[in-house]
Amino acid sequence: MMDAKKAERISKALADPNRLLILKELRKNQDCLYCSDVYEFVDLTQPSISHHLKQLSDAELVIPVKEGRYVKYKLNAKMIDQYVEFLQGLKS
Amino acid sequence: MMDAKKAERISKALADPNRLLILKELRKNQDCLYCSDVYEFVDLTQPSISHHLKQLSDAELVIPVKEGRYVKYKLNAKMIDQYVEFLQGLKS
DNA sequence: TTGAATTATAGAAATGTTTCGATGTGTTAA
DNA sequence: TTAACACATCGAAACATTTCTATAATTCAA
Repeated sequence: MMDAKKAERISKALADPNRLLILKELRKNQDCLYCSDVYEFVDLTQPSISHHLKQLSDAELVIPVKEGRYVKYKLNAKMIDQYVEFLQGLKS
Repeated sequence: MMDAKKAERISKALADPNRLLILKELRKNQDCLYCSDVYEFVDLTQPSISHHLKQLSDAELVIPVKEGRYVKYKLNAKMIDQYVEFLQGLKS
């Protein structure tokens, strides 16, 4: 069972419009995005996008896979499931 | 279906250790807490607790019910369900 | 091996959140 | 009606997050 500290971390990662947008586009793209793709739908500079992807990675909502000079980000559906389980646990 | 703006608001509300603690205790107390009860397990001043309860209310995760000079806070399980639905939608 | 491309990091400014003390508002009890 | 109680709001300080520019690190292509 996920502890509160972890749930807090995930909640924080989800608490930003750009990061929610990234997750949404990830889904569209077969749960798989290159950092450079994000540039197309998020109107931020490269370092800012890098920052947001790091938040998502640190929360383990996405998993970065290095591919040469690219990084492919994969959605971690298991972590969403665990978070959902935590939320269900808030109910009686 | 919940929109991203609403999901962001809820994520923010959940992104704090004291608020997660309040929700956890709410569950213990049959989904029902008085503001003054929170005082016992959250080590903050009264205005801070009031602030956190407001974040939870604004996100509609809890529903405040005025009872004389007390306010009873009830968990809004429906909103958790809607949020969970949104999260499931992030998966393919 | 050099140059261009992709991503990450450092540092700083702008913005947002949390927390507090002080005070206001409404309610009950004496 | 007055005093005490429960909660909310205000304004400011402390802290955290977001965003940028500049620059570094790594990799591929010529």
